[in-house]
Parts: sequence; structure tokens; C-alpha cells
Amino acid sequence: MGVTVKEVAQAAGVSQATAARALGGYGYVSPHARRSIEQAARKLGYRTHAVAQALASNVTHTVGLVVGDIENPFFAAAARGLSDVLEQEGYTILFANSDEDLEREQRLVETFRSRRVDGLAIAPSVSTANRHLAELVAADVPLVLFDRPVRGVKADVVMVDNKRGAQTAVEHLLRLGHRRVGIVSDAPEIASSAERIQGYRTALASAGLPVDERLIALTGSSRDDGYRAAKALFRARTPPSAVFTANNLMSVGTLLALRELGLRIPDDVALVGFDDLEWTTLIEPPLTVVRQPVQEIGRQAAERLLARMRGDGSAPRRIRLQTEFVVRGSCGEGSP
Amino acid sequence: MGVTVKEVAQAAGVSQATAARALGGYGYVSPHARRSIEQAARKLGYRTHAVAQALASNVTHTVGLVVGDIENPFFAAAARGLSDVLEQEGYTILFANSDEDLEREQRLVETFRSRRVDGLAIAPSVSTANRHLAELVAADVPLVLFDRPVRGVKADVVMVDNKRGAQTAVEHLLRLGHRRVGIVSDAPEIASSAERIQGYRTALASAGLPVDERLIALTGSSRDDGYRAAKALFRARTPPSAVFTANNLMSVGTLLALRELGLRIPDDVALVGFDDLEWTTLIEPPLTVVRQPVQEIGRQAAERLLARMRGDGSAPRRIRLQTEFVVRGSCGEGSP
DNA sequence: GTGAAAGCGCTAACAC
DNA sequence: GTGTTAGCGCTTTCAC
Repeated sequence: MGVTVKEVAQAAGVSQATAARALGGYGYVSPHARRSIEQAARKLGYRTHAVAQALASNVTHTVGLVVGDIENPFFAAAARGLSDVLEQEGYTILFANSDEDLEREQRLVETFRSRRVDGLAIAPSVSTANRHLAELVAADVPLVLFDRPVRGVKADVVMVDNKRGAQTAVEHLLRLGHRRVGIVSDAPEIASSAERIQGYRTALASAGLPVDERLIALTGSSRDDGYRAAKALFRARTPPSAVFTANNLMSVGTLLALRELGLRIPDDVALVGFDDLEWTTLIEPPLTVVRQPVQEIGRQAAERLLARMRGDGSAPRRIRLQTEFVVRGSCGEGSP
Repeated sequence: MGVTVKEVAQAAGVSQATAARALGGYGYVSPHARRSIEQAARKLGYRTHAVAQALASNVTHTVGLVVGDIENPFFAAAARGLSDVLEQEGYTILFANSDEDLEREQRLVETFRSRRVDGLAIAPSVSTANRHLAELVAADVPLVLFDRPVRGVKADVVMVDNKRGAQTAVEHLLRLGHRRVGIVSDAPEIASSAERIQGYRTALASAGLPVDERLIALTGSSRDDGYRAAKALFRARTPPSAVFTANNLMSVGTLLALRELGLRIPDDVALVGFDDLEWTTLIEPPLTVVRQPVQEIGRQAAERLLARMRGDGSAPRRIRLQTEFVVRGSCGEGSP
């Protein structure tokens, strides 16, 4: 089907080894031989056979990426950041969605391993029960976790300071006088969410306020889950006067619920969201949010992975990027 | 490093060929042999070596996906749809962003070919100058184009009826009495955009209206490009009273521009956008849009690709999915 | 049904 | 510098 090194070698009148060296860019080749090899290669239409290369060299120049759902703008941006730096370095990316499902994640990791990826970047679905991740570490497969850490897995992690970000958000609400602050979040099995919930609790505690568990709406990962949870939260006997939404999907769901309930922002309820997307400035009032450096998370994850793939054997690093608190209009402070 | 078929064979007391047949799921193996082979494999922790398999069988079970930018919700959704069906069939996806840059796209195609993907799904950046795509077809590499066709490339295409969608949108504006209808679109080199512009022109023509070229704002593919183009459009001497934005990025850019110019929707200007995203219902007024079946585009592309990879040699198909016109409040018709 | 043997296209020692 | 020679781990005839 394709032109092989051997054929190029024959056409150039050198041995296969020499042609392979010239074409593969390793070892010594005289300028003269190189020229005629390159010429022959061009003429015959030679194309590297990355599969054969991978088998022979045990290096695939391929990285596996597992995200919850590429349709989530957070993951899309992280994927973009990651692929930008990895591609630059000659890596190709295998990608897949876990849907925050542990079993799927495990299957994907298995698939990627059998494809012999040089490294893996994973946004782990749950922070526990992660034999598949521990095995990766044990097998010395370069691994970087992003967005979320996993207990007991000694791998690099690139994430934001979720607790602090959430705490800042809730403190902001408290400072404005709110005493009944609710939270809409997806499952605490997702480590980043757990940390955000923690930040919420800490903010209340620091203010000397009791935590009313009925104000904590925990749900699934979809927008619809967020919608339902928010609706229940605000339909309760004593609804919150302000709410913190733990990620962009929860924000959308909550906004939908509030609108349906006829609750106006910020008059009836103040809102602070996590994740800053384009549309948050397009709605009225624009959303006050905790912004994460999304692409940067992906980029840094890629950098760590590159380092590991190049043999960096230092202790696992936990890189915490800072969030930024962006005050806009959804808490009634008057827009910027 | 890893356990090989050979080792499993020895442990199971059979020949490598037999073990390979059992493990690879091809050829005949007696139930008895199969059992002991599977047992040995499990015990030793055997894992398929997909790279070796690919080299030997000349099938990688890998598909390359090229999108403009995975951060664009349109591409993210298409990618999701595509990966859902392909993964189901045992394929893994190599993905990359072209940034609507022809040269990058060519490089990516080359990379994917050298990785010996079984097929390629591409949202081609430009509708012309596509030697790399024609070559794919000539080399009989299964290929499906999505979102956009390419002149002279005999491959399956999955797309929507862009012209009709745009035409419907503009006719709607015309019906509401607008006589100066503008359009903000990215470059007509992108086939889908060209078709939408065509639809715009056709709508005007059908209504017996002249086309004022100054109302056609063509620009780059980013939101900022859209912003700048819209700003210029509305700052002109005789600005439009209504505008059609040819994709989601143009919509955002235009909304930003209008807001900055203090132009209110729908009172000062009516707007219809292409692409229906979550936030379009969150803003005030909610956007009237042309909705595309995004995930479905990806899914159908995957189906075509599967058929081709399985040997379907029939004439290239052009699959046109229908758009849906969703009337909301941005043209002043009163929300749903 | 099973085994022996020849590749797939390349890299990597190692000798010259 | 260049060539020879083994593999890499699997699939795939083709006998038996």
C-alpha cells in the first residue's frame, strides 16, 4: 500500500538502515546520502509509518485525554490548552468522554493503555475507588490529573484552589448581608465539587453562621439536574436569599429554575457562579462569578505530562492555579 | 514490559498461534484451549498490544477528527456525537484543531495518515485548494466531511441546509417589515458560511429588494472578529434595522457590539442568529435562531465513516439535515 | 482445531 | 558513516 523505507533505500542506492536513519532523523548520515534519500523519498511519496515506528521504538507519540464531557465548555477549553502544547511537541491526542462514570473511565484507560499511549491526562470522575489510576502510577505510565485530585494516587495534579474560590464567593454574599445562602452543586464524589462545597461551609462557619443542610442542593452533573435541584431548593418552605452555583452547568440550570419560578436576580435572589463563560456577560444582570484559568489548566497539565514523558521522576506536584473573583451584577452590587 | 501472547501461550500450554486466535477473537479455538488461554491471560495480566495488532493487520481501529476549534460549541457537540457512535464500535478518536487554517489542516491530515487512521472526519477549513483531501479520496482513505462540502472532493458530506436556514431567517426579518437587513458572517471561503450568505441574498432577491453590499459584513472566525465587524456595520451612515448573524461566534460578537453601541434588541435592531445554544434563552430578549441538529451531524458523519470503513463503495452521499427556525424574542415578535 | 513460519515496517545494536 | 541483523508483538497463510 505505502512506500517503505526499504524501497526508498533501494531507489537511493543505500542500505535500509541508512535510509531509515535519514528518514527517521536519528543516527549519522552523510549529507550526500541524506540528499539522495530525501529526494527518493519525495519522488516515491514516502510517508512515515508511525505504527511501525511505535512498535519498534516503543514510543507512540500519543497521549490519551479523558474528560467528563467535551461539550462542557470547561473541558473543551482544557482540551484546547492541552492539545495546543502537546501538538507543538509532536504528540497526537486520543480523546474520550467519561460522562463522569467510573466504569467508563476505567474502560477508557484500559483502551488507551492497550494502544500504548505515552501518557494520560485525566479529569478523574470520582475521587475514590481508583484502582485503574493507581495501577497506572505503579506501571510507571506518565499520568497527570487535572481539575481534580484523587486520594492515594501519586500523580501530578493541575487544578484551581476550589475551596478558596468558593469561599470568596460565599463571603461576598455574606458581606452583602445575606444570611440564608444556598448552594447548588453536583456530587461531592467529584473532588473539585467537594472542595467547593467545603469552601461554602467554611465561609459560613467563619462568619459564625450555622450551616442549614436544607440549603445544600446536591445533584447530578447535568444542566437538568441543576435545574431540578435549584427548583426544589427555591420551592422549599424557607428558600435562600442568595445562591452559589458550583459550576457552569449548575449556573444554567439554576437560572432556568429561577426564571420559571419568577424569581428575579438580584432583587429576589443574589447569585454567584463558578466558571466564567462568554454568556455570563450577555445576560441581564451579568453574572458575578469565580473565574478559572481554563485553558491554562490544560496547558499546565500538558507541561507536566511532557516532563514526565521525558523522564522527570521527581515527586508528584500539585499545581494550584488561582481563581479570580469577578464582580458583576448578579448580587445587586451594580455592574462594573 | 508487557505480557505477550507468546507468554500466555506458554503458560496455557498451547502454541502462540492458538493463543493469538483465542485472544484476538479470530479463527478456530477449541472451547477447552480457549478456557485455559483466557485463564492464563487473566493470571498474567495480558493486555492487547493494539500497536502490534495494527501493524500486523493493517487496521488501527482509529479515526482522525479535525475540527476548527473544539472550544466552539458547534464542534464540541459534533465531536461528541461522532465519538459516541464510533466508540461504540470500538474505534478510538484522534482529534485536532485546524483553527480554520488550511495549512494546519493539511499538516494534521498528513499526521493522521502517517498514523494510519482507518478513516477521517473533517470539517474542512476552506472549500477550495484541497489537494490533501482529493489525495485522501484517491488513496481510498475513508473520509467524511461534515458541516461543509468541498468542491471536487468526492466524499460523503453531512451538513445542514445552510442556504434554506439562512433564507428562512432573513425572510422572517423581511416579513416583519425590515428593509435594511444586515449580515455578520465569517469568510465565504468556509463553505457553510458561503451558503448562509447565499441564503441571505436569495431572501432579499425573492422579496424584490436590492442587495446593499455595505450591509454585508464579512470577517474572521473569532468572536472578536464578529464584534468588530458588527460594530463597523452599525456605525455606518445608514445602519441596518435588523441583522442576521451567521454562526454562534458572530452572534456573541454582535451582541457585544450592540450593547456597547447602546442599541437595544429588538427595539433598535432585530436579530436572528444561526446556532442555538443554551445561553440564547438566558439572555433578554431570548434569541430567535436557526437551530442545527449538532450532535446528529456528528453521529451521521460517524455512520457514513463506519460504512466506508466497512467497505461501502457506493457513490458519495451528501446528507443534508434540516435546520429548525426557533422564534423567540429578538425580533420583537413577543417571546414564546 | 492447532502449530510452524513468514511477515507487517520500522528501530537499534553492533560490526565494519 | 554505513550495512547487517535481530527483533518489536501481533496476524495470517498453510500444512498437518
